[in-house]
Parts: sequence; C-alpha cells; structure tokens
Amino acid sequence: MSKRAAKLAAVPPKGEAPAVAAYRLEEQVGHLLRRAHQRHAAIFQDGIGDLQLTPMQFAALVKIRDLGKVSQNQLGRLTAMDPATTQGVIQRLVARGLIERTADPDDRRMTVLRLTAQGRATVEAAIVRAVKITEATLAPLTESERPVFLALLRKLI
Amino acid sequence: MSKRAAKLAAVPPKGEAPAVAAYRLEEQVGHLLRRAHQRHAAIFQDGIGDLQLTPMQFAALVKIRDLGKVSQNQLGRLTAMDPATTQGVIQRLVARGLIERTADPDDRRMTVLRLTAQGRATVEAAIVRAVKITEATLAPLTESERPVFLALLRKLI
DNA sequence: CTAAATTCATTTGTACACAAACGATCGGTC
DNA sequence: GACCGATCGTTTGTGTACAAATGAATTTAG
Repeated sequence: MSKRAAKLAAVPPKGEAPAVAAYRLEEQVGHLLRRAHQRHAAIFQDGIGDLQLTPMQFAALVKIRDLGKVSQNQLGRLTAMDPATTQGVIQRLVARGLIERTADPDDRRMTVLRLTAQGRATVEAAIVRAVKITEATLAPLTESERPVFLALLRKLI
Repeated sequence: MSKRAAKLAAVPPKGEAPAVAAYRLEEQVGHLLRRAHQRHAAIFQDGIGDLQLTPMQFAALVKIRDLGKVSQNQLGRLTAMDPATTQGVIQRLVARGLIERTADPDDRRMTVLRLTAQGRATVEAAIVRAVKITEATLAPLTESERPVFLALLRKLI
C-alpha cells in the first residue's frame, strides 16, 4: 500500500473514482454540440438581417414553401418541433402576416397552413441569406473537412 | 427561347434563383446541429435518471466542483451561459440545496458559489452517469469516427 | 355500428437563451 | 479625491423546448 503512496497522491482524496475526477466538461459532446449550436444561432441572427426571423420561424417557412400546404402537426414533424412549440412559432408567423391558417374541410381536427405572398417573398429573400449563414458557420472547417463533418453529424441524429 | 422551353420547365417559375429552389433544410448545418443537440438532451434526461438535473444544472455543478468557489459571472463564462440564464440556473440549484451563495468580502458586487455536501455527492453521482450519456450520444459513430467528429466539432466553436 | 385507441390542436408549467436596461460597485485617471 | 468607464448581479420581455393534460374529431377493432 505504502508503495503506491506517490501514485495515490496524484489522485483526488476520499477515494473519488478517477473517472469522476478526470471528467472535463469542455470535452463532452453535449457541451460541444450546445456551443456549436449557440454559435450558429448567433451567426443566423446576424446574417438574417432586417428580415427578423428566428431559425425556427425560418425553418417553418421553408417547409411550408416546400409542400405548398401543411398541417400544423405535419410541420412540427418536418422541422422537429413538438406540438406546443409549433403552436407558438405558427402564431407569431400568422401575426406577422407571413402565413395563413384555414380549417381543413376533410378533417376538422387539422388546420392548413399556407404562405401568404409576403411570406413567399420573405422566405426567398431569407434563403439567399441562409446559404451565406451556412457558409459562415462552416468557415472554420476546410473544404474537405466539411462533407466529413456533415456526414458524421447526420449519423448522430 | 422556345428551344429552351423543356429545360426551363424543370426550373421554378417566375425566375426564382435555382439556389433558392434547391435549398434543403434537412442538409443545413444549423438544422443538423439543432437535431443532434436535441437528441443529446433527450439522452441526457433519460440517463441522468432520478438525479433530476438538466444539462445546464449539471454543467454548473461540474464547474463549481472544478474550481471550489466561483462567482456567478465567472460560472456563466465557463459554461457559456449569459448572466440572465445563469441567474435562473443558480436559483434553482440553491433552492434544491445543491449549492450555497455567500457575499464576497473583497468585492461586494460578487457572490461566491460553492457546493454543499449534498451538491458534491450529487455531482459525483451525476458524472458517472454523464460518462454513459456521452457514450450513448456517440454510439452511432464507430470508435475511429468519434475523435474525428469531436475534433471537427471543436473547430466549429 | 359502437366502443376503444389514435390523432390533432391547444393549454399550462418549467427551463433554457438572449437582448436590453438597471443600480451598485469597483478600477483607473486626472 | 471626484469622475468615468467597466464589471457584477438583477429584472423584464420574447422565443424556443418539452412534459403533461385536455377536448374535439377520426380511425380502428370487435
């Protein structure tokens, strides 16, 4: 026992497991993913400029544009928002006149979402900026690193 | 002009730029980062079990443990939380008796944060689970892909 | 065809995340 | 030693994010 005293001295007191002492928050995937997402959100807000869209508002507009008309739940699944979150995002887009809600005549549980003319113009202007936002986000990576990173990131979902 | 009619038919109407029409939300870094972070949060909540900690509460506890005592602003910088967010996280940890706040005698603007005995026990138990949470998050990647992914992710911050 | 299970939208409550503005306090400068 | 800019903690307001519960409508099972 006494032979290992020197080694034990480098280890935390009270018999704390080494793995616990060696845990470094900054190296954990979760922390890194959060920081990276955080940075992207900042770049997005800066790059979207006067259009005043949040990432989720933009995502909703893009998917409605892709499909023409969508139900609220369907939009939530496409953008990975739960129903409660979708509710708020849709409300704000309707309030700004970017989308319109109508009742679905075939299924009275559902509401149909469509872009307004202003909404269509806004998405198209936003997408031009979103392309630059993506570039800015990936700027720290080299040309060859980007597809590698994106492929691995996609596997993680 | 009429010669190109066939080609133009494949292109969106009203002269919409091709880049705008070809924009795919699902392939954008921002969307992928959000989804990956989302998935990690779900794994975290599941894996932390009965300890009932959010990722940010856990992060705060870990950094306070690392430093022994920290000011609130300092903690915010270490965990990448802004002051307003830090406020709420700290409040909830104090309310649960996991940390304690005392006034700094040398600088009356600052408050000193420390772990309570219960707080220390909780972090140590949580770290054991956090290691497994990290593993579960990275599970979709092979052993050799993981360091590659983490290195690229780190470059992005 | 009716009862049960499912789906859709909504509401409530908690927890980040950040902008913006605030008073209190500190550090440095003149 | 009074002023001035910076820092610290706090509050308010907006926007996700999600659990949990609800009522209305639809689908499925028996």
